[in-house]
Amino acid sequence: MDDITNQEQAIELLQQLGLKEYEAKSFVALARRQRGTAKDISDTSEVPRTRVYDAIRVLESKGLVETQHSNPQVFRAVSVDEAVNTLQSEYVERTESLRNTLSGLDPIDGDEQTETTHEVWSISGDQGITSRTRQLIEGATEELILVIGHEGVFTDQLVEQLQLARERDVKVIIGTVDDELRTTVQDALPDTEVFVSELEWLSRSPLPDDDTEISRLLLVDREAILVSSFTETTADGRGHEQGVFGRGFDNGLVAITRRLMATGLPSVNDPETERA
Amino acid sequence: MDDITNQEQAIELLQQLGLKEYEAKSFVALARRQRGTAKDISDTSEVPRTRVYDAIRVLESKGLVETQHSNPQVFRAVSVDEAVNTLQSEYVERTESLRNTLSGLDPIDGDEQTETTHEVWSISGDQGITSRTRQLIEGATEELILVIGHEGVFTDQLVEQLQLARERDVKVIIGTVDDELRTTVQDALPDTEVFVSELEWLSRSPLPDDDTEISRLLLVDREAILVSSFTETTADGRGHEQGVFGRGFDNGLVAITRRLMATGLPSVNDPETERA
DNA sequence: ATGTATTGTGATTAACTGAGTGAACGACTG
DNA sequence: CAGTCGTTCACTCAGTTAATCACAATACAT
Repeated sequence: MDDITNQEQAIELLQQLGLKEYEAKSFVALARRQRGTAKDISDTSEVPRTRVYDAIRVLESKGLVETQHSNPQVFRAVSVDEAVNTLQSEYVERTESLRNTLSGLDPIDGDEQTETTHEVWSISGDQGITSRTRQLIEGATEELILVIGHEGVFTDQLVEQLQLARERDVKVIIGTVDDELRTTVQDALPDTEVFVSELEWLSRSPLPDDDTEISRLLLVDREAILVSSFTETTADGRGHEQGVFGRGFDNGLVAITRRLMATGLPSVNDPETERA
Repeated sequence: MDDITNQEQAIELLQQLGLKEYEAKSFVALARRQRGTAKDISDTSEVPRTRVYDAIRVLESKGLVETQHSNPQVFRAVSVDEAVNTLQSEYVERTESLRNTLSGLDPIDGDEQTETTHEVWSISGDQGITSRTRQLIEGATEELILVIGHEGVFTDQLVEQLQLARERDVKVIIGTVDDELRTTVQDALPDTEVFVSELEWLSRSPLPDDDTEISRLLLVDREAILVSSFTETTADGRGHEQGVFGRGFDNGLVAITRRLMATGLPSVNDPETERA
């Protein structure tokens, strides 16, 4: 019974969703016993009895708890589904109204120098990088070279996006760093060319004491590039992903990567390519 | 151009979604001008220039902003749709994983006194009351008496739920406090009996200086009741709704309400009713 | 080359929020 | 009537965030 972990996770999630520590703990305690008094809740959570009341009041106003005004008061948690739906709809509501207000902002136009070339943008966090990756894949029209250096990035969603690209007649080439991952990818995308890169530096850093590994490397139509690396942050459990992304055939980063890919990947080498 | 309000609303929403004040302000400023330096952002928001950098870093890790590491650094906001989708999927993810962890909690069983009678639960907040209302309507099998005392509660969703109840052969009776509202309701639900209550206390409080009005009054199968009231909180813009809800034919609250309804509503008076 | 304005980082302080604790008061029990 | 329990309220302490300043690094103009 690893329910200790489970419970802590629920508390953590509730806090991420905007509840205070006491509120989250009280709710979880109450959800486990369906109904209970302030004392009951205080016993099964680590919330001081005197503060349970405040916490419950907040939970009640959010529609997660109901109160029986007897003496002693008895509290009751709504069903899990009801609670989750309530929270979820609250957030969907907020994001939708955010969408409206944001698109309703009137723009301030500064100097309109649309100097897209030579730009290199940096992004960080799995969220943003995944999003940018998707966008690039969706925008591909001819060729798509993707090197996966970290199994974590090979998600179902990614597979789906790649398949859509293939259906748009985009040539999809996928590289991996080891044979195990290659097999996984090949299984998921049978019709796609998948290989293990010969490039040493992709899988192993030439520097000692470097716990950063290449995570993704994406070249779209030979004119847009995204590279990301993954660092195991020793302290907390999960690491941090950061990357750069550039666009434009003349872009320095794009040019370099194009060359690197050409040397390391088998089928990228067709003569027509090297028009630089 | 009431964009001042619009902008403030966007900032407010972003903060509710977990961003800090500086982060929200920076993002909105950046979203308005598509790209800009720290100075630009500081000028169009009220964020001290020296703090823009921290804010942007956080935004970047959330996938809302990209950075060009030139000198001076240039920041760029992702598109509105992309930003909103990122935020939304983040929360949907969290709620779904919350659903799992919550339903995976092992219950603690206390004293199993399922003494449902005589219980009166109190709930507060539009969220919870609406949810409980829906649940009660869905559970109705024979009769459903609903008095609407505040136009705000008469939503499209409510109409839908009531129609579903009708299709289950539940007798639906709806009361209102004024004739204007009656017409609105009757239009939305043509096949349903809608009337204006004769009960004076429903629409006007007998006490002076009482800015609380009845909001909803729901009697389900004559054995479950929900009453809610609405108070204009003078300070902030919107008011607060609070209510009580009870179940069981013997329940005091239910019994009283049953009597009250019988005296105030025309068609609730069939002899078979008064079996108490 | 030199002075000046601008950019980015870090340190510091003030204001605020939330966690944690205890006093006080009323309700109920024996 | 005393003692226990339930509830609210007021308060302290710690951590976080907002806000300002000082300083180093860089670009820019003369």
